[in-house]
Amino acid sequence: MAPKEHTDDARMNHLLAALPADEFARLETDLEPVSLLLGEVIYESGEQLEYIYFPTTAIISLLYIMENGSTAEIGMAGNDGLVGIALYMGGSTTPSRAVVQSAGSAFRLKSKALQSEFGLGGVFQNILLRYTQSLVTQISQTAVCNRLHSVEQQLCRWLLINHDLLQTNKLIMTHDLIANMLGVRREGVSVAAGNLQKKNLISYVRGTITMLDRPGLEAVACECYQVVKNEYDRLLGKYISQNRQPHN
Amino acid sequence: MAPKEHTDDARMNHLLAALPADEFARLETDLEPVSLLLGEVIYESGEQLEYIYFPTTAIISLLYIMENGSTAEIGMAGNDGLVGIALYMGGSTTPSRAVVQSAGSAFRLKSKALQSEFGLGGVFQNILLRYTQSLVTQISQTAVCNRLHSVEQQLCRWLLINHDLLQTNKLIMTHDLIANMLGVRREGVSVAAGNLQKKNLISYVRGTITMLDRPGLEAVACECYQVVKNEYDRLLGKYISQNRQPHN
DNA sequence: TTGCGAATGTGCGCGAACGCACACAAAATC
DNA sequence: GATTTTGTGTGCGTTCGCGCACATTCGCAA
Repeated sequence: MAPKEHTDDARMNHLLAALPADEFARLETDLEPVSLLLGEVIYESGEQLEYIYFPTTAIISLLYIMENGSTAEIGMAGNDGLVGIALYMGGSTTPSRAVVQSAGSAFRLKSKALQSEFGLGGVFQNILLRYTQSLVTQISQTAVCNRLHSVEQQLCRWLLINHDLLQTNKLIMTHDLIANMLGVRREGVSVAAGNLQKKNLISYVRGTITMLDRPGLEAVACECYQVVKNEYDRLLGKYISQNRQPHN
Repeated sequence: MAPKEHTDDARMNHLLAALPADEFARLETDLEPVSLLLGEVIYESGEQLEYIYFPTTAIISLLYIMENGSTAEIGMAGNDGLVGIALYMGGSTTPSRAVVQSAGSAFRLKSKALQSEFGLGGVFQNILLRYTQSLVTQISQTAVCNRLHSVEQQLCRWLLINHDLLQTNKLIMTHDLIANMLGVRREGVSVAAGNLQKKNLISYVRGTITMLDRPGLEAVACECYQVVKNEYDRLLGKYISQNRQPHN
């Protein structure tokens, strides 16, 4: 097994870090570190899942793809969560696609090992279910946000979520990709991003966005960002001692 | 206890009906029949839940209420589902409000009885988790639909879902209430409904909508309706023998 | 019967986002 | 260094839904 480097520590994932020693020990040998590349498709819509993923430095996006090819993101998971709820919820798959949105590392666990530990009904089960509920909140809020808020507000929210999950404030992402995530036009993102840049909240050049003023972004964003964050903390805060630190 | 009339049969709820005899027997004495009135608030956002609800003839809507008072529905449950996932997912509450959208009956179960049966890890747990996953799909599809589809398409989808859950094709509902559900203007609903009436798909007078042409409605609706229905069937079909019959 | 309120129809003007068509510039490639 | 590709800016006209302001019309209740 690879030496336990910084990026190889499964406990960089908050959910795994929250497990009591005995439960973590049972899983540890089955946790397989993987490197995820930008754009890599982890799960295809409707495809039988084999592994559940616990990201450490990677960010994974949950996308819906419509019949006409348009896409929209329903949720995102980084080291605060996991990808593959269908494996313990019983469905084995979902109608959404999971795509790597920010390259990095994750640990994955075979379906069987997951289900056997889940079936024990310990802290692991509890955490997975609580995380699932927080994901429900995230998706719900996305639904409401899609209905009621402007592209600029949603872009802010999306940047803030990324900022929480990233180890840096530099985001490798083109306007076009963001547009696919938000389910809007590329031009719409360019205009919204331009506005944010004029306000000195972000700066960007050809595929790299730098977040400059977090409080400023929060002020422009809609309430949706905070609701989801608060609900995550309410549901999982008691397990997760290490507060998510802002970074510059 | 009240005599076991037609409307008093807990097994009119598909999830309860799917339980094996022994599991149902354990729950039966704790299942309390309740009558739900139109507009009644079952759960308030953030409020500690006491009961989980299994509707039989009632329909319950899950609503988000924004700071500025605007509302949007994220999901709906009738005799195909339940309301109160937070009770077994671990959160005890959710940021959404649950409102009775169509008056009728339901059975409710105390939090404790629910959790103790859920903890046994039998079919009950399996069904509840599978239903939760189908709800995730419903909410996800709502998110995407809000982003990408027209009010008229969404109205069709909403009417179809109601038609599936209702015992009749008459829907007691004003345009204004539907607007609150869809998160759009009342006038927008009036115009969309007017179009559907012109096409002889529905007819309506002051608070009552009659669905006339189901295939016609399905043709106007977006793909979202079918995706959710198919996913529900995939997740729970093997438990639910009694196919949901269309009615006239 | 006669109100009166609730439900619906209709018609503005407005703004946001769309689809399309480019211009331009900065990388990447040869 | 020249060419191509990729990312971003910008300017149309169009559509959709919003917010507002009414005009109706239906049904209930005084």
